Amino acid sequence: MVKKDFSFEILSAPGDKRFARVGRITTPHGIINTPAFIPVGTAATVKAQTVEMMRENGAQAILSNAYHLYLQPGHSLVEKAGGLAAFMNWNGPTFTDSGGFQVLSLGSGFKKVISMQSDEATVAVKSTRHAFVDDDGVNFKSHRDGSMHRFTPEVSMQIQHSLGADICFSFDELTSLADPYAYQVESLARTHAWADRSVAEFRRLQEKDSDRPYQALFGVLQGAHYEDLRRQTAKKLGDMDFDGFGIGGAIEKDKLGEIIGWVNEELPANKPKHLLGISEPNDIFAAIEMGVDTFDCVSPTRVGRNGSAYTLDGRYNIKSAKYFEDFGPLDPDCNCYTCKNYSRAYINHLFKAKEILAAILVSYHNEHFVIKLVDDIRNSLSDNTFDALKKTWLERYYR
RNA sequence: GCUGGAAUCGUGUAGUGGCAAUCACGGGAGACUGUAAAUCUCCUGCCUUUCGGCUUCGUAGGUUCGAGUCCUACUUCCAGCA
Repeated sequence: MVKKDFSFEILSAPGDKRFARVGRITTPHGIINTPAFIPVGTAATVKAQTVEMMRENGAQAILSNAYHLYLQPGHSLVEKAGGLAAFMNWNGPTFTDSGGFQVLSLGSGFKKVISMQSDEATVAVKSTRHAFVDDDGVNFKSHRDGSMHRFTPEVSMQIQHSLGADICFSFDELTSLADPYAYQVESLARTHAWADRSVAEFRRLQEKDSDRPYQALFGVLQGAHYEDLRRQTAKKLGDMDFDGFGIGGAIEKDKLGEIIGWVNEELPANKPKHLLGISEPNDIFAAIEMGVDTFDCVSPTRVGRNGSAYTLDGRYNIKSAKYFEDFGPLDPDCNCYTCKNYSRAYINHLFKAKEILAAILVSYHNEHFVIKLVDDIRNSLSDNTFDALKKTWLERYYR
């Protein structure tokens, strides 16, 4: 008998919002107070950060990727080490992504900008794709060594089962905004079939290893920006044996809230909703308002590593020459470790000198910034000041 | 002092008689949303919003229809020998 030590409670919901709520996800490795930002640690590490830094930052969980871990020789060690959380010395709640995103990023989207504006989504770049989809699964050419691998829903579930994260995702096919409606329909049917197979294989493995900590399985919703497809997939997956849901797909920025609204009208309210790969502040506000409980995104570390820092007045490039002699902190309104201890001039120097500490310090600040933003929004939902926070915050940030 | 070599963009270089300015670095600006990302894109002699125009291969001469390239002298630097 599988012991289900996983739960989601809705603690409060402001009366004037249809879907927004404050909640608590309880996993075998700890609690996640929602809404929450979940930093991404693709290869069992948040790039340029230690787990101790992440804990100090306020991170409640970390999301890794089945595809990347599977390609590493160290993959087989994760299970021996006692699971992902123990292996990376995080010991808190973890998520693993299914590898579904790589169907796009290494497939038709290979070396292309995966734009969130439909009119830019057709940007074509000469490339050789590394992922090939068929109805049964996907053939991947490893980005590490070029060797061929095959992912099916069963393979993804087996990997995620062995990694032992608290929350796993069904194997899906992410489409791009450039794909025509007919392809979206075809692809969605495939994602549905894969969802069925993901549940069957995941629950089978769970029964087999019933002494292990419970792993929740979230079903991933596709359907691009089409209301009929989004509602269809929400109804279909909403009736299945999922512990929560991941809202995925290339999503047109302007339609983000609307799309989340459609699926939330169809999905069971008492299960957690995760929005995959989103962390721009306006998207976060829009998504939480429409009932999203958790987010993950690479943006804080990626842009941080590349010299871009979040502040309440917007994002800026610390590598710019105008910060050469600026001894103020990265973000004057921030109390994080980086901002308390290091100057813009120093960080500018570190980037110029190609020193790795630059990436470490800015990644730390950016993770802190986004985690704190979502924490602040959570608090604003509790004391019914969400609308005021949203207005003043976004006005200042995008001014 | 002698012998040999070298001098091209901020730096190092490519260019061996036919529209000078290749590549790298450095410099500037920007991008990044389930991470092929400590990555990528654009600019980097001058003038011009653009179209385009102009200037430049150490210096001064020479040969040639034509010279960064060949010749002479000079300057500076490098190496070897004294």
